[in-house]
Amino acid sequence: MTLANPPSRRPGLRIAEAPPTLRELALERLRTAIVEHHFPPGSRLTERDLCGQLGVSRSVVREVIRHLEAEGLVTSIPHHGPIVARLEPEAAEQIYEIRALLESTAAHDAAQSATPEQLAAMRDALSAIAAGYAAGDHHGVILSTTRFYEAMFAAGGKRVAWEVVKRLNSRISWLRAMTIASPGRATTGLGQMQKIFAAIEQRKPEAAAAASRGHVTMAAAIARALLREQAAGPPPSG
Amino acid sequence: MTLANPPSRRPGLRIAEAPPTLRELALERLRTAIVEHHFPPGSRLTERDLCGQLGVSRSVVREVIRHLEAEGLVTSIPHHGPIVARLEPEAAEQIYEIRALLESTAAHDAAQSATPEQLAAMRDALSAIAAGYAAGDHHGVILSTTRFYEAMFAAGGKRVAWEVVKRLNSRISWLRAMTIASPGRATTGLGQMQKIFAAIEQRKPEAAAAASRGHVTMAAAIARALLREQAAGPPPSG
DNA sequence: TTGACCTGTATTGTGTACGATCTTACAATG
DNA sequence: CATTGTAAGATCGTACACAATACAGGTCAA
Repeated sequence: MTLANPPSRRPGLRIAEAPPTLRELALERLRTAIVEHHFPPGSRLTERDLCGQLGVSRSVVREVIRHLEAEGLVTSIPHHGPIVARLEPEAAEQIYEIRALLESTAAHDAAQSATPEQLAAMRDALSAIAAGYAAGDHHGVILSTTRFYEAMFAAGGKRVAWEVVKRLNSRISWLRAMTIASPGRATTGLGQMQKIFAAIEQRKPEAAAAASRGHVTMAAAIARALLREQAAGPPPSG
Repeated sequence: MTLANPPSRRPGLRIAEAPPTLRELALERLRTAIVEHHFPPGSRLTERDLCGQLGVSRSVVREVIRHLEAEGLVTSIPHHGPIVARLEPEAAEQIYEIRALLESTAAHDAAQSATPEQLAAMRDALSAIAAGYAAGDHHGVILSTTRFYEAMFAAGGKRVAWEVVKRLNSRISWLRAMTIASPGRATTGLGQMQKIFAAIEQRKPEAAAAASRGHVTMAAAIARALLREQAAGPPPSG
């Protein structure tokens, strides 16, 4: 049995599933703001400023900060306050390595147990990625890519691993955005993902795992190059 | 270059490293309380009660709860408050699988690049484990086991992976405790870890990875049996 | 000019009180 | 016995107050 359908949930009966509290809204808002690089790494997150920008009180802001701190997106310096976490190249390298392990395992198992619905979800995501590249909509490409992997992990029954990968990805969101937008990525990257999907669809676990490893390895190489050139000369005008 | 020594941190230079705030103390206290099963899974964590038990105000308690929530140790139900997270057998299964992947990779790389100091640290931890088993000090065994793995991940240069494993382990802390205390574990478990260490010391990456996989696989099997028997008849008296 | 010292301001760390809203339990009613 | 209404208790969110610390800037002496 796969983990795709949550247990005992009759749709359309419950009022709202979860009346989102103010805090959850604020958390999501601030997290996407950080992930989408509205706050550059190292920038300070002054509590009172955030109160104003989010429209909530200090308590809520502080609890949200604690949550993001535990997620690794924010670092708190005592008596100085929270700042957006910086990403060390070394950490990025390791994150890609872990992703390669987890994603290839997920691809392997997805090839063994994907349902037709899950395959359809992956196919949809792939075409959305292609459309996003065609339209130059990089943000859409990122979202669809996430959807593809979410479907793949679900197909492989890897709920926990997906949580881990999601969290790790949020820490390299900026690299992912740059990688996706790098020249030639529209053809090679998409091609690799189609290769993963084809292997899963044809029930070839080993091939799926290998293709997945290849994809992450390539992304890591691009990211490495980006980090190197950033370290070499970050301010081209200054 | 390994990742063992943190970048640009000359020891003994910084004034005080970090004056621990009340919040950090409370966080650590509550986390260990949960991990050591003083609060059973599903039990409610009423804010005001915790205020009394921890000796801090509600603000601190709430922020600590948010942190633990992000760590996955606590689940918050809106308007009902936080409860200690329950561990689903399925999640436990996946956690052991991820551990097998990450630990075997760490063992592999540790065999390639461990320094004499790191080997010594692992050897120390091993003898501490043996001593703990001999003295029937299960808690000590757990701590020393953690130390062994910490040294192994450091030797393999896997800082991020270690963070991931630490966090996953905290969610199965109860299972780990039961596994370590299970009959015969003193000989088989310790023997497997010595096998891992021997392979690392002899610079045999593949053997180290295989031994590591074997160790986790066996632990997972014991945990599975524990969970099954717990699901079958948890209250033998009542 | 350099360095030490002092001071004021900004920000965080922590505690406390209050109203609103939701959940739950219990009592009243048919 | 089932249903409804009410009340207690908890959380959610806000506002305010005060202490502790960090940082910037100025003053003053060597």
